[in-house]
Amino acid sequence: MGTNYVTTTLAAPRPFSLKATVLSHGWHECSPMSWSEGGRCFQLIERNADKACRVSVVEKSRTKSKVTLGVAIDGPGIDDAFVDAVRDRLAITLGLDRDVREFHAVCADDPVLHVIPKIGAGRAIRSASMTENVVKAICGTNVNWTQAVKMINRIGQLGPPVRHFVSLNAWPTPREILRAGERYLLEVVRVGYRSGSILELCERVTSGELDPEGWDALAADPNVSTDDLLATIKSVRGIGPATANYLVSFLGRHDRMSIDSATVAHVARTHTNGKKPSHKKIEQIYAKYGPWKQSAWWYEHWLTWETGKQMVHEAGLDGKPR
DNA sequence: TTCCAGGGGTAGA
DNA sequence: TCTACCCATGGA
Repeated sequence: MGTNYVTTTLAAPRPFSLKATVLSHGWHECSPMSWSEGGRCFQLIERNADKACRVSVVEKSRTKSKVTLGVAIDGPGIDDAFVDAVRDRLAITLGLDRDVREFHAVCADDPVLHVIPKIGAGRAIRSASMTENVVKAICGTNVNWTQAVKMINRIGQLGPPVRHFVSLNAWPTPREILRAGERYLLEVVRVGYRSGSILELCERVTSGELDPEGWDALAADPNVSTDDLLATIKSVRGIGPATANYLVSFLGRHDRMSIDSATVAHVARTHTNGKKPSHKKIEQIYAKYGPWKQSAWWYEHWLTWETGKQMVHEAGLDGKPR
């Protein structure tokens, strides 16, 4: 049967900041995730069979070695197995399963990035489901980010809703997206030419021909090269080199730069005196970060965002050289 | 109106 | 391998 409300905890190795992790990039603006700045609370909707449950996460306490996260699960039919599944998925979502000590060591010697470990940043938020990440990534190609968020959130409406809430839904399964069909994607979600890519992905996943949920296990195998992972990811129609490099970083491989218009703009602003850099030039600038190139450029960029600046300010690190 | 965004696919060289 | 062109959409 299960109960309707359960609390549990999750340990995050320090340095760790829930806010820096959740706001590490735009995923937190997208269904089924949200961030409440006032409550410093991360919320996401998880699926328990065909029902939706609300999961709320806050920082509960800190010791020298870890941050304890308080997790509240709210919804019908919660049993021990579901609580375990939520905890496992949350660990992936918040990157708690990643060892970022080497990246933090790289940051420590950097004139700009040295603040990253000090404010507990460096872990990127993602969905635990790679299929979900791929659908969102397709929506993010060749549109401005606010438009991508709108598309993603309209797809998010296809999943089962939380009781008593009209707009809180668990992320839909590929089968549910297929059931909604092309007309829905075109006329309601307004994904334009991306509809074919999204439907083809859902069909491949549903038929078992493609298994994005198995990519994490593949990436955990050191014998599987990043090139092999990228070849699999790029077999998805609508995923090209920039997006594939972005997605492979979700799998813990940060040695390939995802170069898009935001990268070019950032590098022009911060490294090349406003002159538009070539991809080759960008690669040269970040080559020194080796296996952490993607993280390095991203967090350099992130520090120019309001969130990054605010967190540096809150930590009292403004303008402080290392 | 025109441009272009957190690009990618395709044809032709 | 490189380049030019096309692709829906909607904010600026």
